[in-house]
Amino acid sequence: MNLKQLSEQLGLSQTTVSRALNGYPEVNAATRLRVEDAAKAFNYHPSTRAKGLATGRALAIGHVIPMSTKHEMVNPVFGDFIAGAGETYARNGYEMILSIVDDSNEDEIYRSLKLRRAVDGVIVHGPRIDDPRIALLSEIGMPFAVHGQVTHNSLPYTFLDVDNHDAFVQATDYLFDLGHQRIALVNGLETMDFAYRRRSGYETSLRAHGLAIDPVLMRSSEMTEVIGYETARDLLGINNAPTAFICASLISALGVRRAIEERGLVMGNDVSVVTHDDMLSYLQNGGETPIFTATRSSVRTAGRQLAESLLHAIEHPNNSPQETILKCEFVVGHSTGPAPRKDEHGL
Amino acid sequence: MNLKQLSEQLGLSQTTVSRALNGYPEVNAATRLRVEDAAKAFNYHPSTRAKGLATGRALAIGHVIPMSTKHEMVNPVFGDFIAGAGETYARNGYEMILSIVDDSNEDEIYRSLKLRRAVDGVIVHGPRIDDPRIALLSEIGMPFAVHGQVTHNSLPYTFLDVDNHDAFVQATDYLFDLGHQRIALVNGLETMDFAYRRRSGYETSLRAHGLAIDPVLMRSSEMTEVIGYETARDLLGINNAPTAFICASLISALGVRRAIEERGLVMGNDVSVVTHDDMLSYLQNGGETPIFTATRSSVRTAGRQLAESLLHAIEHPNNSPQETILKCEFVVGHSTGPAPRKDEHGL
DNA sequence: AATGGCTTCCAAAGCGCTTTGGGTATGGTT
DNA sequence: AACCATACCCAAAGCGCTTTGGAAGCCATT
Repeated sequence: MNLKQLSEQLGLSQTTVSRALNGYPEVNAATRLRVEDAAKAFNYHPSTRAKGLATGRALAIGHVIPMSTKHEMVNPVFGDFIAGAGETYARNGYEMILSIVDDSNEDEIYRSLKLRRAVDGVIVHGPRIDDPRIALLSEIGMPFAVHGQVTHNSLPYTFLDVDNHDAFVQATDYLFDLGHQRIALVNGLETMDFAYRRRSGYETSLRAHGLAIDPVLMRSSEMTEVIGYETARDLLGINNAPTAFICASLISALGVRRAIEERGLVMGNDVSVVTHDDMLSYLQNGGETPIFTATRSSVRTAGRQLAESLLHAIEHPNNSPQETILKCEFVVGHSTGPAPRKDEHGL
Repeated sequence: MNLKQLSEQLGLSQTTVSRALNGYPEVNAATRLRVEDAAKAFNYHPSTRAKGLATGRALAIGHVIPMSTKHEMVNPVFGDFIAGAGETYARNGYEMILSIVDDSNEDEIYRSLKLRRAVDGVIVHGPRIDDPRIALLSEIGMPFAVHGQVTHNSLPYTFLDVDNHDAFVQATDYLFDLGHQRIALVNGLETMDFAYRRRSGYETSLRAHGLAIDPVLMRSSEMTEVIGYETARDLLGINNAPTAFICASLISALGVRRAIEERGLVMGNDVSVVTHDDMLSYLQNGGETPIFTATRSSVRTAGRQLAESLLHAIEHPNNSPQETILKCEFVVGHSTGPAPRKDEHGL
């Protein structure tokens, strides 16, 4: 059933039916009702494509997922983020279109999305330091919103980020207050903006407390269980080993825990661990009482909100960009405790 | 730049340009080359919407992700599957559109996708036993492909599944051969088809070896770390506790390991664990040598292949459905060993 | 009775593409 | 010289919708 058929059924013009269905004022209330009923009865759904062609709007948002062929890593955060964003789109009649793209020709994808008029805007995932995408998108005039921020960038843009710096200051402070002096950082790849900010928070705290910034204790890599394990295993083996770890992800933290236990140590007792927790639905940080002491922020909520910001930006192109920064919640679990006293013996 | 402008630039008709670009034979080789060069030079990208309108094909595949509002769980497997499917779509000029949908009105979404002509076909995720979706999709004439299978279903359909039954027979056999007699099953929700099949494999093996099927040892729930932990913790506390666990997911297995270690036991020694491993990119089963003994099959590859089957089905609507069953690889890791001898003492 | 302003509706153009149904050279046959 | 394929190209219709620019009817004012 298309518009023409529906309007013939009703004995009205396509114009009137279209207007009735889209809430335009120049149609009698009674007529509108009649049209709406008929649309429902005949199960009429307008063709998105035709609508898009006619209006010039795609009613779709693009999510471009960069995936280096080197790492072949899908960000585990991605599923939950998408779920959140999807809720917003569903509520607003938008579609979500996904492009998995080799990060070598990301440019091409954005340009193509623009030129084919396939989407009304895009969400930028996984921003890196000095990310060229924001300049690109500004230049080609594609509305966008960034999940995260971009350090070294002067252009204004819409984004939503968690306060990574603050979260890691807090995490480090907390460990310091427990007496830890050797605190390791198991960070994500520091080409990623979020990881950069987290390290900066970590360093800020160390400096504020007069602790040395020891490059040996700072690791930056993919956030996988295995790498978390290997890093912790190595670090626990060195002289003057750390008594505490700060992890960028719950997944890394699981690996760190494995290394701790493998060594016969007790987490929260011999070695403390704080992690960031994205509150992924399939990887919760324990039940009522958390396992890991953590800085946490729901990535799902982030998806929902950032999608809203983007839709807003599309509707009101002249407004200045929305910038949202979410504070993390700090929760105390079983993974942290006072620094062991062996340091005192060492004196 | 649109077709009209491009054709004016070239001094050709839209027809010829369109044909040249789409590989129709009735255009001179030299002309075609000229057109292709110009298209590149002017960065011409045809509008997907217009193309879709004109051809009646959407050049898009829908993925509808059911998400019960109860569980609010995003299947962790999803990201990698999508990544695989995305590669196929990119290669074939298709777009992927995602709908996150409350599973209460899934019907509506499929119908709507069909009526709005938004997609050429859909991938069905997370099939349940006796899943009504395959009847629905057959009825409304929407091409589809299922990631998994549907028990209790007589209609033919295209699918790709791992051989879940066989994998769990093999896992159980392996443990039996190591001398384990009390083998627990930490399964996914058994409303899901894959979980149902896995249990059936597990039971088949037990029966074949004359072991009792003890409902106490069979648990079915969400596949999260926490639930894995809780289940194992409980089971290790009972009389005549299991000496081995079979897990439906690496994530559950991580929880099981935590429970084992918390009890001061050693995995692979006191208690054995076999798990299914979807080979998720961010959750690898160890490095070169696996941590867990596992039945494994890449969900990413599954995504790539199933997408191909679907595209094939769309191109050749009259062919009979493709049915693909992938055998799992069985890898031996550190998590399994001979059953402890305390049972002998018990005699 | 003529005018003007509302309200309610419509015909037709247009969005950017594909495709049908020819048309015009060109060259080879009778 | 007339004819016919063949190769190459084109004008225009159509996909299903929105939207422009009226038109018709009705009432209240002059």
